Amino acid sequence: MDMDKEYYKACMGMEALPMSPAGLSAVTTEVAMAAATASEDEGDLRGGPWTAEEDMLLVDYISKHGEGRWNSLARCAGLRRTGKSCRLRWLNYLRPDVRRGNITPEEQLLILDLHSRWGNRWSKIAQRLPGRTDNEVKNYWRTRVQKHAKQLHCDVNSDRFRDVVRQVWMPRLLERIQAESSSSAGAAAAGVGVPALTRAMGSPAGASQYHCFDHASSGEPSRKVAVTMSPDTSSTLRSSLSPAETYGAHFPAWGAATATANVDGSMMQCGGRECGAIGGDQYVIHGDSLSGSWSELLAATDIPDFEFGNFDDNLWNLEDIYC
DNA sequence: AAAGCTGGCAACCGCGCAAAG
DNA sequence: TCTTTGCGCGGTTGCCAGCTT
Repeated sequence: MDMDKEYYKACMGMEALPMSPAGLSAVTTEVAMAAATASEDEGDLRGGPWTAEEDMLLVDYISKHGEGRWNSLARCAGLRRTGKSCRLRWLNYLRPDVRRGNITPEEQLLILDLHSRWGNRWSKIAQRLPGRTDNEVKNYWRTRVQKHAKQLHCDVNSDRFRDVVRQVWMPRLLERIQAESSSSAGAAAAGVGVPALTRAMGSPAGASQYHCFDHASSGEPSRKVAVTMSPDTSSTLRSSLSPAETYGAHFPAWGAATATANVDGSMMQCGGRECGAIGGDQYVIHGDSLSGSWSELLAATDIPDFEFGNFDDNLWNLEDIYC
């Protein structure tokens, strides 16, 4: 195959692509070729955890020749691994821009939101989270989200759990985002992936409406998140917002009012029990419920017949929900 | 201190799709 | 048109560190 011939030439050091991840020592072509020879002699493929040497071989090879054509890459790099294994290791771990651990509240909110619309489309969801891999998003969902569903004695895909997510978890994350940003002014300086929040003028009947435009994805239209505060929203909230502010720093705090947050630009009502409207999701916060305990918050929702279990186990405490 | 348990995460597996031969 | 190959995705497994008993 021609592609293999090209890669063989590349293996022989005839081509070098510009890319050099910092912090990794160079591995010479001679070392790679020697390893390749050894692998041919031994003839079997390795499995299990990757060693530091294998990581260096893979990174060094990709830094010189680029990624893709993983089966050929594995052979030429002298790795006793399948192409699939090399691809997975690179994409999930070695890639320079990969981010691991510390899922932020913003990312959690986005994961919950996108999963409610797309389901287990981990790769698609991960595309909206710069630096995050589908594997990490999937692991987050399985370890964190499903844990909560289990503790609530319901299926993670059930309508009831979705209601909890929309009416309790997501609003709480929004509050967290607002709290963090307000305590560190300027931390949410505009950047790629940071949605801009603008205040819509002419909102009906004294209500304040805010739209959040998510520019995180370059390939898709911006997503709009509209937040409507009813007239009895505290003046503090309204005054804290400027006409054009950033999402993290300026998402309105939730006051003693029923707030309706619409995602993806489609209007929905949760208070009116129209959750799950076509093409969108919605969550409503009743009154000042966010200032209470989780058991109180859940009790304040209109989710019927829900077994919330024992809240003394601290599962749904505030810190747990963010981690 | 040791054994057992649990959660988190890296890695593997199987399937489907698309492109090339 | 059929077969092969490469790739990507979602589901699953197994290891290991930390925690509990």
